[in-house]
Amino acid sequence: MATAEHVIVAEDYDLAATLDSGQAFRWRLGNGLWSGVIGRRCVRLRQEGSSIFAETANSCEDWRWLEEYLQPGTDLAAVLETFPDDPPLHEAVRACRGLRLLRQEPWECLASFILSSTKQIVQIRQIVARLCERFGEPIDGPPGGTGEFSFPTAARIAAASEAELRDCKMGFRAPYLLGTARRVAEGGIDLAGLRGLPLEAAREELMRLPGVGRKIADCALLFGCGFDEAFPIDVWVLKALRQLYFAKRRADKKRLERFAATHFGPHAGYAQQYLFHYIRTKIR
DNA sequence: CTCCAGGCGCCTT
DNA sequence: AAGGCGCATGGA
Repeated sequence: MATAEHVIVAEDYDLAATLDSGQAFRWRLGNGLWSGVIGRRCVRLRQEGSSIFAETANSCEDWRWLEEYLQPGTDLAAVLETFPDDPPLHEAVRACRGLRLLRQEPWECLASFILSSTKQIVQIRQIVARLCERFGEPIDGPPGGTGEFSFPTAARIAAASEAELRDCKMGFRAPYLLGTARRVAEGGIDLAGLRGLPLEAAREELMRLPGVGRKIADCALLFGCGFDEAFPIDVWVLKALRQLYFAKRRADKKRLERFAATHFGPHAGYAQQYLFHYIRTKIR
């Protein structure tokens, strides 16, 4: 089988933290290598200092797809420079310098986060894996592997039954995923076109889809559509904001949404990811 | 066993 | 507008 290797220069980049930070759900660590699927390619990644070594099962000459996904060219120092100068954020960044945002494919990102509600990250990974095995297409994997699959298209999921989706253990999320897949497949929403809209308009579009509320819309916008200012507030970020910024005040979710929209600046999504990682790993 | 997990939609106040 | 609750499933 024709394989291909490539090296990406990535300064100030923590690959492990980035792939394991709950923004993408198809990465596994084994023998020191991160294995995952991007589009129709099976990839293995390993970091040494400021180099990321990549290997695919297919032959490959043009690696722009991987650079697009990993975004190694983002100047992290310049992003952090835009953060507000407050103690909680300094501490969160200090705890995990090099954590990055990925740029994922919008449909896969949206569908994955529809499956994420009230699920732990390990379970989301399991559901996504089952969904890919059952509805994705086989792709070339490493020799001796157990079989790799692409993430299923909206059209393929739209053609499935709710019962078939429930067999992937997604429970009450099945009708949401099915309904949204149908809307996407029939052209009821242009996911790629969202990037050209203002944040609020793009969010409103997404929130018309079944199973997509404010939080999941913001995740799709941040992780899949390149809206750096999107700031998803889940139970963990809610906890971080209350604990670190509103310790002596009571603050409901609406209040915190308004606070986040103005406090964290043009790259608020990065701040959100640092706070998410910090509250999950450091405090418990 | 109970509690809770990167929520949403619907039904009450 | 704001708050409560059910929804499937499985870790902890």
